[in-house]
Amino acid sequence: MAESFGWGGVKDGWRKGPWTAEEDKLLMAYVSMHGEGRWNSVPRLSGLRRNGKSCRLRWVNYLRPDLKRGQITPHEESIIIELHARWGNRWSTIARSLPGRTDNEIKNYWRTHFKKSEKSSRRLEKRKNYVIKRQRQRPQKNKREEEEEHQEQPQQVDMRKIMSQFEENDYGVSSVQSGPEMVFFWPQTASEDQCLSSIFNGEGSLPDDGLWDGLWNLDDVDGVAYDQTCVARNTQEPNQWTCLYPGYLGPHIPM
DNA sequence: AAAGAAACCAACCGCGAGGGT
DNA sequence: TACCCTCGCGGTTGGTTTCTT
Repeated sequence: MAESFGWGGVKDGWRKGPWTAEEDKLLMAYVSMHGEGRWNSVPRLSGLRRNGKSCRLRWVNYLRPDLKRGQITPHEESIIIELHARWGNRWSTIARSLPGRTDNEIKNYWRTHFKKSEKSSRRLEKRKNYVIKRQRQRPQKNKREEEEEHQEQPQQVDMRKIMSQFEENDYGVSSVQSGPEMVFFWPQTASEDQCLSSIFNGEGSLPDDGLWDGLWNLDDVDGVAYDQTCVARNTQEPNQWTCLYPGYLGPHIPM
């Protein structure tokens, strides 16, 4: 039965399902003789009853000698999260930044740990906040310190609360975009220093000056710590500034 | 100890891009 | 230009293992 169709059987003359040790040996022998590529020649030249596609997949995901075995490390996890935020589900692109890991492995890891449940989503948000925070505040860290930090559980912050502060003060915040991001609009004539000063300290000659105390003082409300690396002027739209929310910075402020 | 649920992972499928003819 | 072939990518499936009740 299993040999006639379906998983582990034969379809259209090709074997399917789990690979045997013997098949792996044949495929490795083929690659060592002919190199990678020309996958559709593999069955003819190696004697395998697998189609080229299946052979390529087996080699790329399992047999390649440079593959790293074992669990994804916290450091790798951080990279995955960061790159996923940037690239989305472009698994092969992400995999290029993780030597020894395959796109399939990363995809499976993501789906298992971050995709399936609400619980996972919350975990992801926390991890994202944490990674962003670490990047912005302490870019140079040794590995041990990083791993210790991964034990921390950064807390969620109510973004709406912060946004409402801006909106109440009519600061021209246009939207909260995907991810921990908000956007300000200032007059195009304002200098960079003026904008930064106003955003962080509520100082200067910008509109609504004096109505608020700047981002630094949101600390008092939500335990948010900003620095100037959190804010960037949009090169295409000079009156537009994007502030990346750096996350919650510690347990000392009650939530 | 057993059964069901959840997690994990290998492999398949369909599609699109790119190169050759 | 159109067609074909090969390859790579992302989504999905299904078997196995581990955990929970």
